Amino acid sequence: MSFPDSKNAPPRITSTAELARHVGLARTTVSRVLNRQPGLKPSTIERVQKAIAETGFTPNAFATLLKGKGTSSVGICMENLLTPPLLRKLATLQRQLRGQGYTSLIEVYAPGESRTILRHFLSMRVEAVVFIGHFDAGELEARIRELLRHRVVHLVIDHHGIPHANTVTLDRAQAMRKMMDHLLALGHRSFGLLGIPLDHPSHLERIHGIRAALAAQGLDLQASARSFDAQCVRAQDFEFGHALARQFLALKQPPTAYVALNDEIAIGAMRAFQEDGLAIPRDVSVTGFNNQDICTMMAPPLTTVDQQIEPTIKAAMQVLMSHLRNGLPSRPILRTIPPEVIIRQSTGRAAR
Amino acid sequence: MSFPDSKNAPPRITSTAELARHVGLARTTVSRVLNRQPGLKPSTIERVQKAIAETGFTPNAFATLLKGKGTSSVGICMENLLTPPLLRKLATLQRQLRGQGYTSLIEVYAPGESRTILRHFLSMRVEAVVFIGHFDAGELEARIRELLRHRVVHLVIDHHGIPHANTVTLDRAQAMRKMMDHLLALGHRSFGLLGIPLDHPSHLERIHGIRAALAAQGLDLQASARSFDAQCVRAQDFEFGHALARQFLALKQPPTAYVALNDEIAIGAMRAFQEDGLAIPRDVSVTGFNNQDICTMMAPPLTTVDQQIEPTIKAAMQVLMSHLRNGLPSRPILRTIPPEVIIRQSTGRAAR
DNA sequence: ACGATTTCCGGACAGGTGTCCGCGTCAAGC
DNA sequence: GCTTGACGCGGACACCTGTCCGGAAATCGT
Repeated sequence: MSFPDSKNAPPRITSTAELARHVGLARTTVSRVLNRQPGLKPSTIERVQKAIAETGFTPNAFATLLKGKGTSSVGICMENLLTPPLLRKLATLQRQLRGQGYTSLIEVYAPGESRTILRHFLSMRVEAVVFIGHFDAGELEARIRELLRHRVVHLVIDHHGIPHANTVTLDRAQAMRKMMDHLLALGHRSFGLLGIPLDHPSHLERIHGIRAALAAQGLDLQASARSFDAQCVRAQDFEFGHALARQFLALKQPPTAYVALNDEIAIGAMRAFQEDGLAIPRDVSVTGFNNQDICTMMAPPLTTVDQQIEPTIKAAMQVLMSHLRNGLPSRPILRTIPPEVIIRQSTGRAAR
Repeated sequence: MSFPDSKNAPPRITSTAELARHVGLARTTVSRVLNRQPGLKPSTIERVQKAIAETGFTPNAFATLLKGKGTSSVGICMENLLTPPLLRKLATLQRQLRGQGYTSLIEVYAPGESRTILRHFLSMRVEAVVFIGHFDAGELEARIRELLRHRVVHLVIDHHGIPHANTVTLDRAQAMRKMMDHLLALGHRSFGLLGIPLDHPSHLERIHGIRAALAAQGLDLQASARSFDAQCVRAQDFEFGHALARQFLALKQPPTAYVALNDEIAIGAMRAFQEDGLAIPRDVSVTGFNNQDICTMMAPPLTTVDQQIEPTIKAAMQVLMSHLRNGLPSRPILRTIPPEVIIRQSTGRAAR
């Protein structure tokens, strides 16, 4: 009763054969008990189950899964395990997959190692592979081709624009469009972009949205929006935003509204403005992206874009389950999730 | 060359037998190539490897692991996937395990499901199980007993006080002791505890540290420290800290220094004090716990306790590797990690 | 006590891989 | 042309489980 010290601890049993020997039954009989097959005397069922409870026997999953066709597992490849929105997606996806009877294999991406990770997933015979986050485009495309060749269901969450890839992603153009509409309605006409370069391909979508909103008001992107990204190295986002804001403050006529790549950068900029004696939102407006918990913890609370994680994962599950049940689609699926602008107190009417 | 549309795509191959048929060799020969056995002509080796590259064949891990004794995998049971410090531990542990050739199986704890999770780990024949975070003590103890019985290496990170469990944990008593020494040296003599009840068993260790620091100055815990935990429900930590601080502000003589359970609560309290017109650290001092990124993003930056995650995981890996190589220890291992107080600008000399 | 029925045994196979071993084959050396 | 290697073939076994099936044994009813 009291291990681990006691000498008469129950024996370690690692196979149904050993368990059968232990209870004095045939291996097949034990197997029948484990799989709830009919035609067994209640007394023997109970005898086996008691032995299982005592010894804590667990059937070898490898032998079971070797035989059965479906492993009921999906591989999840994460960009990293530190960015809050990525983790919220992982957490809810993992929970929902479990609810559908699927086990998750989680691996973390490292540059150049995506092939190793995918081979691991394939050798574990996962039924689907999900990528969450942003990756090297060439690498990711190569992995998708591999998955297509192996007829394994796949899905990319967030990273947008991979050919042949089934994708669920936030509509970042629409997000920027809505945010800019909000700022334009408040009277702002000159904008500072924080961490969003005007020409970099990875942020093209956001720029499109910004340009569209400006164009609707007869404004030109180059004339009314400015970006200082080349000047500052991006290490810690908070310091990055802080440094970017100081660049803008050195201008003769700084913009009145600032749109940041993410919440941390926005908060770093807010700090820089406040240190300079400016009041938010009286003198300048600042917006973030992601709607992390810190947004409400700021003074003033940060206006930002919500990623709509629940709908995103819901759509992801729909795509996954549909493909797992009905087979691969003939053409790649693209589902864009409409974002939502969360207006708080960091944005207000333009000063002049 | 251009699938998935092309008709002459390479065939799907799922076993060495099929691969052998495909290249016109014997299955055993293919197997020998895969396992780098000697005595093969270089030309045939290359022929097989070319076929593997073309078809993307991956040997079935279940069959391999069914035969081989060691699975080189460890199960990691997480309290949740949302708390930043837990995730930093997971991320670094996972990276280091991979560096040692181990695969991680990650599962998320849910009350009452720990048994299911452990059975999954055991059926996957993991070589070790790691728990990260705080769990139901009774449940965790039962799981540890199960692991001991199965002679599976285990380790508990954070949760302290489980009998027979190998544990690596931050010395929370010492953390509170150091923090209180810092505040006492600044002249503070009356303290508010935020989220740390005076009598709750789960926070006993911290209270010990606080009491020890007070006793060294001839002060009594009950007389000089106060906690309002029962009055407020704890949902979001930030709002919780905010509400707790308001309780203290309603007192005739509020404390001058506040020690919070974690950073979020501390920040909520800071906000409440600042809204009330108090300056930090001129009028009140506030301290947090965890040293999350947000600490440096506050105005003023938050004095807090650093969890020393790198040393923690380093110690964890030492324990794990030692037990994996040399077998289980006769007595449970307990390694406590000395914390470090990070002094920033949210603490200063007592006003009166 | 006998037949009918329930219950269990034990052999067999499949699933994919790693490994061992005897044997056939082919080419090179003499 | 013969011997000697080098090399590949293919059968066999082990790992563990799930399942089928014929036969043996125990149990039950009468």
